[in-house]
Amino acid sequence: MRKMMGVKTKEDYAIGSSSFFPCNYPFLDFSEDKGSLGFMELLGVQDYSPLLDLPLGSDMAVPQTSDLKEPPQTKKECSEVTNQQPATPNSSSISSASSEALNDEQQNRTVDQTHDEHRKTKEQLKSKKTNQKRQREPRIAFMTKSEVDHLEDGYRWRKYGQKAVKNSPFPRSYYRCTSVSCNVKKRVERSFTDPSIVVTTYEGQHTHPSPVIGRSNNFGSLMSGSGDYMSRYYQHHQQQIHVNALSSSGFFPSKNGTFPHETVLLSDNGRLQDVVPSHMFKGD
DNA sequence: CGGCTTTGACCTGCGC
DNA sequence: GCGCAGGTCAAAGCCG
Repeated sequence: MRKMMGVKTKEDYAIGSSSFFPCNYPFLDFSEDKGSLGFMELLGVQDYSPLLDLPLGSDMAVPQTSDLKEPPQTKKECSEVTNQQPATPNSSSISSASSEALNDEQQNRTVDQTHDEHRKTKEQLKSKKTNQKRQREPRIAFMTKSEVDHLEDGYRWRKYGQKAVKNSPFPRSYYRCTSVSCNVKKRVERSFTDPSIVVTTYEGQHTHPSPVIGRSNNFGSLMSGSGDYMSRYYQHHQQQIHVNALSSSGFFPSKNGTFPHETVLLSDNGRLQDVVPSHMFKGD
């Protein structure tokens, strides 16, 4: 059944170096330019080009040809990015006090009441979220030329949703890290202008080591904090990355180690279509 | 049987 | 206020 619906099997998800195509895009190639800067810098944890201070909306599905267009809502989410404190997933966004009390009460209720309470609990949680202005985690997007949607990155993910994206025939999938205390999420979607490109957007920071990759290599050992998943990604796709636009925008330092091949790294709140070279979407 | 995916419903934010 | 789109929840079902 699932297979009929185009659902990928585990084999499909297997990382596949073989799944990657040769790069046909005129990206810049940093592979020869090995500097000391790592992914941490790329994360923009320090500072980065204002070009990338864009809300990462939904976006990449919307064809846009404007070059370096000034975004309308530049500053709204900017603070989230520049925040040096990478949003800690387990930050007390949801207090357990009231819900515990509710659970206590629920034990003495009828099914209907319980159902009602359940709804109330839900609402309480939502209202708390609302009160917190729904802070978003810093986000980082990878663009990878790949046939598989869900690229292996060393962590285990559970899919919790899928939505059709406006202006795109490809749905967007939502994944959450399966680790209990880890609130890292990621979204996976395909570029509708170039279906061979998968855009993976990470949100948050892993609070645990990768269950798949036990050891970190030289590069990975340099990584920590918000760059962790990137290092994992790198470890898995230890190939060449080609980056365009980003470097010219100042986001990517001009000297870097090698990157996962064919992966364009986008800063969290960067709007994809503004960052990704337009020729990329034209699929020529 | 546990873990995972699917999928419809629901909620929230935002623009008009 | 309304409608739309994105994001999340959770029940149901599938699979190893």
